[in-house]
Amino acid sequence: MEVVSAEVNSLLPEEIMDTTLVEDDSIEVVAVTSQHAEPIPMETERGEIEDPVQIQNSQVPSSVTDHVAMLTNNATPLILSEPNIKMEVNTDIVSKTTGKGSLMSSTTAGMNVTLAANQILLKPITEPSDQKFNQAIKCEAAGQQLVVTTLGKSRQSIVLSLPPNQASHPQQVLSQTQVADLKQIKVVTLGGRSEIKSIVGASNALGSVQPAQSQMKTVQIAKKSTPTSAAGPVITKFFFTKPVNNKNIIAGHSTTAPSLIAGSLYETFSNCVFQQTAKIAISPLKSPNKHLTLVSMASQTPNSPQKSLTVPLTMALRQQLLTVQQATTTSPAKAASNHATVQTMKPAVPNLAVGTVNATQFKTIIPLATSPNVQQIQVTGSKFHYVRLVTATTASASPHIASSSINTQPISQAKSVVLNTPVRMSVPIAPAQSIKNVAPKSISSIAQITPNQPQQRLIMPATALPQIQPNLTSLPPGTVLTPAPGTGSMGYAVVPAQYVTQATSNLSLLIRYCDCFANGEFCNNCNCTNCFNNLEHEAERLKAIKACLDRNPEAFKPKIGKGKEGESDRRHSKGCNCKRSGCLKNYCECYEAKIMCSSICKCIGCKNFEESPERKTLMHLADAAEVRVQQQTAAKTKLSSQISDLLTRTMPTATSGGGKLPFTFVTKEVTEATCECLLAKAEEAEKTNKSKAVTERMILEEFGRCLMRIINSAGKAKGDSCALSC
DNA sequence: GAGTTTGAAACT
DNA sequence: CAGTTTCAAACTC
Repeated sequence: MEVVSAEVNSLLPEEIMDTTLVEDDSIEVVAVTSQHAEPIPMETERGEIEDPVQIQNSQVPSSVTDHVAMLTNNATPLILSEPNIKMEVNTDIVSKTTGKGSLMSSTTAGMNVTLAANQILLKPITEPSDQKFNQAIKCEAAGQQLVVTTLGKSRQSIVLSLPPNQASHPQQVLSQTQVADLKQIKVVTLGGRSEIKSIVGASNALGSVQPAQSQMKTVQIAKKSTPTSAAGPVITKFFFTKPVNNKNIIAGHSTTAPSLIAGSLYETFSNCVFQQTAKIAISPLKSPNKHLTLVSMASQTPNSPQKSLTVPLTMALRQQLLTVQQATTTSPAKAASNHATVQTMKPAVPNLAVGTVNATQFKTIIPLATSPNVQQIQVTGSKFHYVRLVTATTASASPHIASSSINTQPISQAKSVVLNTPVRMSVPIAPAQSIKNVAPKSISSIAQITPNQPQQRLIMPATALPQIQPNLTSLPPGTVLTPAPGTGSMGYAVVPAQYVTQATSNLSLLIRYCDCFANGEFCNNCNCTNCFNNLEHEAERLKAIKACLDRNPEAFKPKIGKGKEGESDRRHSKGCNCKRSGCLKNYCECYEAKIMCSSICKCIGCKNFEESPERKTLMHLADAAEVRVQQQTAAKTKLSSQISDLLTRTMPTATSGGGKLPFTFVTKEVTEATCECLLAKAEEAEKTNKSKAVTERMILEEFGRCLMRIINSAGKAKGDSCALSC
């Protein structure tokens, strides 16, 4: 399987990536049995296993209240209370078992929760397990563990739901999951938000979930096609990445564990699914009509009977499930955005033309191995290969699925990356059959197939990423790390939900207030610190742009656009929200743009309207000021021109004279004229028979007068020059 | 130029 | 949708 980077994920087609996710705050109670002797209930057995009464009649340890989720490892299944009852979440509770007991037994006793028969409540611990995992839930039973960890600040519980049919028949689960190489399950949330509230596995959900109006961001279900061996302990982790928009979470898990898993928790979770390495992505939804559909896609392998496959985690769909609705009820263009597809890499598979899918994006569908529920889609111009997963129910109703052929060719494996630690990277694919038609009736109230509903599809990048780092925070989404056989090391699975996600979010935080970025420009000579808005960080920049557009499709459009009919030609696209400035200061974007506030503005005390006297006064003042500025500018320009002209004409040597300006007037002509004056005065003295002393005095007095005239002329010229220059 | 005010955007 | 936080620009002194 090809490795795909988070950056590449961000480039997924808009029709795929642009999803509307809704979050559901309701957290339901969970209860899970750990040991089951009966095989996994299959669709054909539904009638036998769907008996909520059995759940209610399960043995309940006295130490556990009715509101405690249990996961036991003994023959007694769990205990649960009335299903579908909300619980109060105590996020500080550490849910940790102390041995072979229940997954969440005594530690959950203090919780004021009511448990459903098919759910597991995952509570974050108070203390971070390490710096990377701020929250963690550890549940150990019979040498197996379930660890739920969040990397962010989320401290809310996660609910894993088991299909009631399975919860009610733990025995069946047990018998089918007898090989217990898998020792640990970890759920790690990478997102930093607290919206991660529940995780719902939906093994049967597919066939029973109501198609939703929204899409699922990512759903990744992978299966290791090769049979598991008697390797050492295997740890599986779930990684939940939180999207920027807080609207969904994505969960995934993978494991190299053997097909069969013995034990309590794991069995309960994955009675079928964990036989295959799988990844899932789950998103909570708020809207009741939006559901999550979990789909598994897989290639059948000799040692992985299809019947063992239910949806990943066989966790029942207890909360609203996110589904992808086909475009039958929407326009084709819009329908494309509603598609959720499982992404895999299987280029060699023949292609099928896609009918109703947006032709500009989804060009072909490639039937995937072993299951008609899985189709691979090639998107023109996209680096990705997408796999559309559909339930058998919906698939049969869809011309897309009907056209797909059953191909037993296994899906190509993800690249394996061997780390320093004996952890490998893989993205196995689980058989698609595991997900079909297993929905228990008990969850039908939440997830019911609605006739005539569009086909549900899921889109997910199922590829791993190239860089695998021990630091989980730096693990790129999509990475699946599985421990090497016999090593006992933990494996990790990071759901590639990136388009959504935290890295983008962080980047967005860096540049969201940057005007350059807001204008769609690269930063240049601005004062940004740690600037990512440049070519060196183009990938991050694109992700941030994508994230911004996800939040607000109008983010990069001009704020000042054309108004409606009858309104001003220009108006603010969103309207201002001023409260104190009266919209008469540049704080107001409308005023700053020199436009009046419009009906869409939500400003308080607005004075920026046509008849506003304040605005008129301000406009007049502004106009007057502007006129003054213009006049001053014009005057300066004129004076400068005059000075230049004057100096050129009257002071040819001014450039060399500088401060000695008067002396510059002692030109040859002036000197000759002065001498003539002096000679004339001498001749006058001779004619009048003046004495020599008197003659000298008369000549000196004349020279003095000549000098005074020169000085006066020079001083006058200098004064004019200064006046001009100023 | 420092400090304050203001409102957009993001976030909860 | 409302309240809060963060930020940068506008503004004041």
